[in-house]
Amino acid sequence: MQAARRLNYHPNAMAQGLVRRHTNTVGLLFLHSHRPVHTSPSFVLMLDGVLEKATQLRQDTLMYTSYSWSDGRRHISSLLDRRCDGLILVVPRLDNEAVPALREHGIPFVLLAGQSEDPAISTVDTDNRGAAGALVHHLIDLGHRRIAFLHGRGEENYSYCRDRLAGYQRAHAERGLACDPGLRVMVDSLEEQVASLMGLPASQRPTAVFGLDDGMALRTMGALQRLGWRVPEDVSVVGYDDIPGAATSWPGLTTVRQPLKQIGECCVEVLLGQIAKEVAPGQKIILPTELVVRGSLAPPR
Amino acid sequence: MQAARRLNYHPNAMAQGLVRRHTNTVGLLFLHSHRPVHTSPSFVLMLDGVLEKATQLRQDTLMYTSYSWSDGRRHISSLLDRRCDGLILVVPRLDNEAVPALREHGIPFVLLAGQSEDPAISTVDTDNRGAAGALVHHLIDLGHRRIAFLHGRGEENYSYCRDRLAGYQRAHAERGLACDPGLRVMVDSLEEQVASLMGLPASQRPTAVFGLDDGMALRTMGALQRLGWRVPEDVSVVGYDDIPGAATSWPGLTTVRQPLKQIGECCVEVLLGQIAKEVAPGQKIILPTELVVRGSLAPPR
DNA sequence: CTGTTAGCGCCTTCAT
DNA sequence: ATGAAGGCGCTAACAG
Repeated sequence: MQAARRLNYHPNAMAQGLVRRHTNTVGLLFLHSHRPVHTSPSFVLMLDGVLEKATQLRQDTLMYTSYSWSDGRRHISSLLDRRCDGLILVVPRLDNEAVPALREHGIPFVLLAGQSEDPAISTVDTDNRGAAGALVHHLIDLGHRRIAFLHGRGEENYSYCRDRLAGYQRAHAERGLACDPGLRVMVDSLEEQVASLMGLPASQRPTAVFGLDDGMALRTMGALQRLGWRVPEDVSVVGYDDIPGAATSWPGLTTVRQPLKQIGECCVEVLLGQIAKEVAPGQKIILPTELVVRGSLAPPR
Repeated sequence: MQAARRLNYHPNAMAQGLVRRHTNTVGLLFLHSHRPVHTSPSFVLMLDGVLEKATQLRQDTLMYTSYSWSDGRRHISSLLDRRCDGLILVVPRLDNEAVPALREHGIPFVLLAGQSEDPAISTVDTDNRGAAGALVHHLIDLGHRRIAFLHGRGEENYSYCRDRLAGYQRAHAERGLACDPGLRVMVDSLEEQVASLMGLPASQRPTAVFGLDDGMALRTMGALQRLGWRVPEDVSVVGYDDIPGAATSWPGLTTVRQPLKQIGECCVEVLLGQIAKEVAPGQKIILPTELVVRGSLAPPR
């Protein structure tokens, strides 16, 4: 030991990993199609949870991204090179091709903020459908009848979008309200599309906007204000996530709080449990949400 | 090859790394003391640049964090285990202990948004001092004479804080203005400290606030608005970074745009150059900034 | 308790 | 062209 210190010796992790057959490393996999998921503000909080918990448990974190990887095979292949003991799939697309490959090879993995029908696949998520439904019920209780739903292009390939939209639609159905398809907007150019929504005759114009996530909601609020509409007097705005910017915007954004950091922490715990074979794969963990009411919400005029 | 495909064979990266003596992996090192750097909104954009460029160049990314690692030695040791060919130190503290260790072991590294006196250490950064100085000159030109400077506790250990503060002070000196030390605030409890700043008699009260970064500036703007002050009529607010929230806030935040993504990309390029011994260590790269004027700025009343 | 050795999976060299 | 073998740095099993 003294000699090791004197010679400034540090063991080589490659050689250790080779013989020990595990690496104490957790892989983080981003399967974004168009817009990098890790660019969203909620992502940092989930990452924070992952890193904190991983560090606590003496695990390193290897990041894989599928950025512009035209060759899907090469991409998948690198997941199977045994450099990490297991993988966390961060907000995976519904149609991602990593899941079948990982299953086939028996590599432990967990979906972070993703869903799967397969009972053998572990997921850590919130009840997007239920929480979005409760939020819309709250809007309806306040008197809103025309509620726009805004999401980005491509987001329909993710379970969080599918499920929140389903909750929005179900809430309408449960109250016997029709869901005007003209109020569901896939956003390309926010400024223009907001202008055109608000340019509708008063009888068709939305009195509230539900942004798929807080980023969308905050951008929408900004666009409305630049167009001269007041929030919440003229139109209410709500989102989902409760990112830090939701509390500091003016007015504050009404939203559904997700325990983002805890989602990340929980993923690491579940994954390490699977790696250690302490828990069986197929955990379906649903973390609680909370409605956070702030100034962006008021009854319609 | 056919057999390999048929048997679903994938090479083991550990064994490859062992014999090839390199791993095609770039390490990302977070040396935060108190507040995780990777929790800041500007970080995601730098990370985005790192990941995009790394993926482009067929590199994986390994994240090391120093979260609550009481045992500094173990922490440093894991940097030297040859799992990555080189390291990017993300917004390192001025007094971090990784730099000497890496130097001694001859492991290539680059400081991302950090500075070092040592001519042999590569850095990628903006001219924080110059840009902050130019911003403050602009405020003075508009007529502001009492400009508060707000930063978080602990941030004085980072070069970005030291340099922006130096620019703020130098701009005052260059215009023959005194720099009221009472207007430099280390923020513990923003709401209270903003209230107490604005509670000063009108002759001492700031007419503008410079937040060390956009996060601080936006939070300050929110606090001011909640206290009933109007931005920019009663007080102007400016920041640094130009994170996405700076454009969508109401009013828009005046700020210094940093090419955050490009900083990340550039770091990867410099680091890989050093690893390949194509460029010598000691690159001091300064990327350009740009003053972005938005609604949060007006002449004092 | 200390010392030796086989082999983790792969690549490179050298021999056929 | 194909094949055999040595060794990358380490650990674990076993021998002394």
